[in-house]
Amino acid sequence: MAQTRDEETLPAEASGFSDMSDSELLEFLDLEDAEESGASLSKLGPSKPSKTEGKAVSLQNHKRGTNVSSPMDKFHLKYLYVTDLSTQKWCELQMAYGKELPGFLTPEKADVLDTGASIHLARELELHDLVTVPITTREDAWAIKFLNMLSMIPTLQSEGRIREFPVFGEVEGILVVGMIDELHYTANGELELAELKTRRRPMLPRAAQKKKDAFQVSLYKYIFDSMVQGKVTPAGLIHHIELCPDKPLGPSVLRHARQGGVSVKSLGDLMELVFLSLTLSDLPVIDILKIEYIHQETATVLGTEIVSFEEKEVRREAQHYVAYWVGHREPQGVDVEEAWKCQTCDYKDICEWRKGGGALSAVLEPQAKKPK
DNA sequence: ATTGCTGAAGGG
Repeated sequence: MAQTRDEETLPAEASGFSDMSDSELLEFLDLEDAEESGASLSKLGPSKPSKTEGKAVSLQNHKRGTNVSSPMDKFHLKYLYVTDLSTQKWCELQMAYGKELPGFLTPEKADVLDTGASIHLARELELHDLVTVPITTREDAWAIKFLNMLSMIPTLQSEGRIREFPVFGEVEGILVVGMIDELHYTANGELELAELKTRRRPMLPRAAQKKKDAFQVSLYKYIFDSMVQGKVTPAGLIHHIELCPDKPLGPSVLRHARQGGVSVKSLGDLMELVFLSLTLSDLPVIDILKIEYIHQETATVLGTEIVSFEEKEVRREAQHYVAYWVGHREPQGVDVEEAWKCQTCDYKDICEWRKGGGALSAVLEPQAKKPK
């Protein structure tokens, strides 16, 4: 509805997300120690509105119909979500169908997802309130993200725990954007990422699910670490997202910045502040990756996984997945031994992988049976 | 599940 109030705390139901088409959530933390940051605004981001767009299409149209453009182009994507890559690990084709035909989920699945989302929201609200800020531009949306980060970083350092921390950075040449469930310091002073996974049934996930989840949190660490190490620069971001750093921010965004003790006039200012905050706040890289599986209905802890971060392996995998996105290879379905995933897949009836041989044909020829 | 030329994640 028309929200002319300065702040509006959302109700705790997940349905509060329903009318957010032109608004953005601001995580509203205590604002005590945010004053110091308004000092050094001298260096602005490079004001180069890059004019390089859409010219990869004309290259190979006569080839063979396929590969006219990469999936990045085809879906008009400037960046990927972390969960795009992790669901791609579950099944690349299913993920691709999901992009192409959104809203294919069965009501049962939707209900499970919805329940999970509600549980996550409830936990988020334990740590901070939500504030609705009306926005009109993509620049505004990113500004809210940055303002959230500016308030969360000091909170992590002083109180030791934050939830829903935004991350973004380059992964194998593509910008990848995500949201870390929770970051906190342990009793030993280590920075731990805690990812919560809720489950419909009170059972531990199978190995395939664990691997997908481990990849997800590994990507978070990879990106977060690169942020605190200064590898994610304002100029680089602007290049990827094609934002205008000098375009004036919306009045409601500016008002909230001021209320948070942040004095900026443009997105470029804000990005510089975030960059400084990330690199000069003594944030460590993430020491521990933890995944906790709980039962939706009873909140019983089903299991806890500690993921060991293998950078080489993560990058190798990411490279493989990105190769699909940039059009270097066709999408693949699951391997034969994982064809069980197809049983619950919303796209099993239209899946070309199954029709054309992929896993199915292999499953249907049980000839190499070993009688031992 | 919906919204979107992009809240990202939600679970199997």
